[in-house]
Amino acid sequence: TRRRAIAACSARASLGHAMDKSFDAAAVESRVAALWEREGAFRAGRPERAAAEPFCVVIPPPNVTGNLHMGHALNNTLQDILCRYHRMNGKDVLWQPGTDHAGIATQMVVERQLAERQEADRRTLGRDAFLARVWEWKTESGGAIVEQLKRLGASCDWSRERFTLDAGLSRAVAKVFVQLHREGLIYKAKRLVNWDPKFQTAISDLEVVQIECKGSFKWSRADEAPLDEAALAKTLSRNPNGHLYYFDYPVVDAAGEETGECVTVATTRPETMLGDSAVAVHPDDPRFQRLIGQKVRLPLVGRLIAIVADAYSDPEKGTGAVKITPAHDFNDFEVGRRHENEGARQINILDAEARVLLKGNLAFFEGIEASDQELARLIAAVDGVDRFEARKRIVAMMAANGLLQKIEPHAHTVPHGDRSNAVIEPWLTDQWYVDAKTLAQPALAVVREGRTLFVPKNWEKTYFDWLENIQPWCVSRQLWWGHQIPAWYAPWGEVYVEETEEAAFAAALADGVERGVLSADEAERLTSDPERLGETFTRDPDVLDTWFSSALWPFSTLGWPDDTPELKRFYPTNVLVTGFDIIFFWVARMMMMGLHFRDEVPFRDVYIHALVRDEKGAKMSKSKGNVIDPLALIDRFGADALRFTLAAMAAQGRDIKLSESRVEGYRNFVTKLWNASRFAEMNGCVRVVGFDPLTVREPLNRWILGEASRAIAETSAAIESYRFNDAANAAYRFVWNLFCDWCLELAKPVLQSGEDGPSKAETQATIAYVLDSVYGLLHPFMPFVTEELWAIKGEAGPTRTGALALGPWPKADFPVDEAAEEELGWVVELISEIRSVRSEMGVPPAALLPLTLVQASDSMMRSAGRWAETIKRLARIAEVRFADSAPAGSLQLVVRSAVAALSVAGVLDVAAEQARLAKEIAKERGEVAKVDAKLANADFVARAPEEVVAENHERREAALARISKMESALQRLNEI
RNA sequence: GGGCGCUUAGCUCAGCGGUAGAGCACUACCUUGACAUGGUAGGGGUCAGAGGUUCAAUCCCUCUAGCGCCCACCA
Repeated sequence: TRRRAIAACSARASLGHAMDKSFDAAAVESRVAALWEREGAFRAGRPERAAAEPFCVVIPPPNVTGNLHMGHALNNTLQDILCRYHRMNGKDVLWQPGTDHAGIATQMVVERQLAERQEADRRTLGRDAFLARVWEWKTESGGAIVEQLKRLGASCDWSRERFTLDAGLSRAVAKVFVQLHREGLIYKAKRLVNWDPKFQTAISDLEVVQIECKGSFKWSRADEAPLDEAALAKTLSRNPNGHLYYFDYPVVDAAGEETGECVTVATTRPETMLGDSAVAVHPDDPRFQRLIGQKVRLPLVGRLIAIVADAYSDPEKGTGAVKITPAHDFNDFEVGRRHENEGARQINILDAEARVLLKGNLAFFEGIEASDQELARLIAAVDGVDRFEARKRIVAMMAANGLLQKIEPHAHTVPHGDRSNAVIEPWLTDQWYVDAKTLAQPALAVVREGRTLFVPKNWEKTYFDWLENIQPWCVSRQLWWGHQIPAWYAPWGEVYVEETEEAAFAAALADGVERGVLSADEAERLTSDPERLGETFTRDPDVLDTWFSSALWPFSTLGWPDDTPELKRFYPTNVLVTGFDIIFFWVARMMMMGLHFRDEVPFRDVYIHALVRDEKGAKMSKSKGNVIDPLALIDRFGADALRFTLAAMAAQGRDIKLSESRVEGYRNFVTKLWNASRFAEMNGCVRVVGFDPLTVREPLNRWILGEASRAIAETSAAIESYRFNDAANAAYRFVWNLFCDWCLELAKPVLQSGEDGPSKAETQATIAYVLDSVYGLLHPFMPFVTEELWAIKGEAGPTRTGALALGPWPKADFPVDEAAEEELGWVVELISEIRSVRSEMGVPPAALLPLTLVQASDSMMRSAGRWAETIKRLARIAEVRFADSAPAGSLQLVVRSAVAALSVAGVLDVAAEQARLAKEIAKERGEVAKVDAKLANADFVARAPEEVVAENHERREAALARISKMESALQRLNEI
């Protein structure tokens, strides 16, 4: 297609019109993408860059089955700007792409699919069949996100794409797990975990979100009105959380007889009372001093439990006496441990599906003194029922026994699974943990030492706070989609953690023989019988937290554990670009793993960008329905426009509230660039072999080359310090407000009506040269349109090889020419002033007025001579004259302390002109007064820097000069 | 409860010690040979409020008010 396009272009070129009249983003995007692919432009390790400095970024891997959302668009645009910039600067760039298997998220999608299609669920299917289905789904939808990233223009080395469940990465995961286990940094333990009853898996602290709950039901025994169970049930079914229930626990004496006194406890989770094994009061709380050491009878269950003294109990909260349920509450777990010998045991009341379990759990009934009848009622009410249903029934039974004191609405936060949105149950289980505290120490140190820098810096604090208080990381998940934990259990209770099954079996057999639980013969027989081996030693069914493999990403994608050339060349990577929401999930863990396994930071810089929010500032999410689809914006405005918008809005430290009008505005910028290029083409601005900007003579050309250099330097500096918005704006301002608005306009007389000759040729060559610089300058932000223009312009003039994506980055080496700046500054100001006053005085655009420069200096006369044509055209002037005084009845302007008089055809509106001058004079006087006030201040003159004082003097003089010129103009006006 | 951040033009946002800026929107004019997805000119801000530091504060400090986010918290 491109060859055809070129052929078409060439054909049109001979007619004088190579470029299409308008820019067709969709067509250009696919054409340019194909060009990059054909050239292998993004491949790392191109032979000609073998000696070049490496530059590496690893992509935050999107979910393999995901779709591009605005966060991805921002994240990858910023990475791409960095990669393209460095690639254009000649570096050997590796932007390492890949995708994440996203354990819970992906498994959830497939399970939901099965349910929607009314197919057998995962348990019915079985592990292998289910996993086959997930892989099927991965194959089906897995390419989408990559294609979407390509549409955005992401210049990843796609030939090196990785997936977290690839063989190579899986090998890395296994090796890391085994090594950490050998080092004692991974271990298995039975403790409370956050259990997600919906997905029926443990999750880590980070995957728990706190959600505010507040109920509305209110009842008190003191009111003497019976509890309205129907109303309670109705409230609870709508919002099961958000109430505080006050229960009376009867105190018993040493003989087990009720004393008639009660201890009242308050709880938000009544059903957990079945597992209570103590009541705690504060050791210093005078209200409960005499009760410490005594016992209460746990209602309904009948068990006697101790009143213990523990500082955990807060006299301010609830009743000051708190029920202790060690198996179902993180705080109670600790209290229970401290009072184990007082009977505060862990009594599990829930099964994995969060149903209350009674039968078979004898712990409930130890020391029972309740009547059989009462027990039977309890069992009938709550045995095997859902926790929230059990809650209602227990409350009802307590009320029936007269032990419910009151129910109050109570606002509090309740932990929910971030994916499932189910209320989390703390549950006592065996899980695998990473000793994060140990791994965190080097990760803290390197940031403190500045070996890795956060940008903006304030995120360091967040990072430090979390790592300093880090808890063991629960890495096992009761899921199937993921890296299965490389641990095998032997019948004799030992666990063997090895990288492969073969190694595990060998280790187990050898150990079994050594332990004497296996005879050498038996071991021999097992070795030769794979089937029996597999039955003898069973593998841990759990998989690892998705973030476990993500933590290895910066080195696993480079080939680790093999010692590959890429690993040597590109690790540590230069910069990680990511959102603050995954500093804990990902950044911190990559630091821990990178340092532990490579003994070097995974990245030098961490650039933390904002979140893209909707117009109200809310996080975009599918459930809220407030997502803006980046692909839809690309379809409407083009990828370049979207990218430029995101870059221009990516100021550090603030979230982006994306507005569509902004994208539209930058789409217009793309159009502007396109049309400027067409203008150049129509006016013979063709690249010239061996053009050397340093030899240019024309002031206009010297001026624009100087401005271009300035803009390039500014943009480069901004990109290198991650100020993407400054970079985008500097480029934007130069291209539109200087190059298009002034340079091209000022060049028109020369190009369109000027005689052929060296000065016209120089201007044409300069414009072509500056345009090439502009394409380069904008390329990191707008790669498609610039690559296309680069190619089109390459068709004319000397042959140019290679894609713009490979450089060069434009040079910023043209020295600023002050004389040229002065001259052009005067021209621009003169034209602007004339336009302004014409508009203000209502002079019709069609009227061409004579302009008189009053008492012009020699240099001004020379400038005016050079620019007469331009001034006539742009300021609608009939003729430029020189005189010693302003003609009668003219509008007088003060431009750079010289008077320019505009002879108004017909009658000058004297009153309007008087008013205008008076207003200008007043404005200048205000300025003078302000400056005078400053200069009159001795402290200011004494303490302000010299240049500031001097500047104020200059400002004062200039204003006074303008005032005197305008006053004499006013004077003349009055004489008419 | 601990922490971070925000409050600047009608809207969305830059700026952050020394004459207030952009995009969009708005007003008037311009179908001029690159571009109406455009051009020219213009209106619109006591930079949340109150103190303080400074020769000088939108910018630094303190407090107040409002908004947002993160972490902790199931009596």
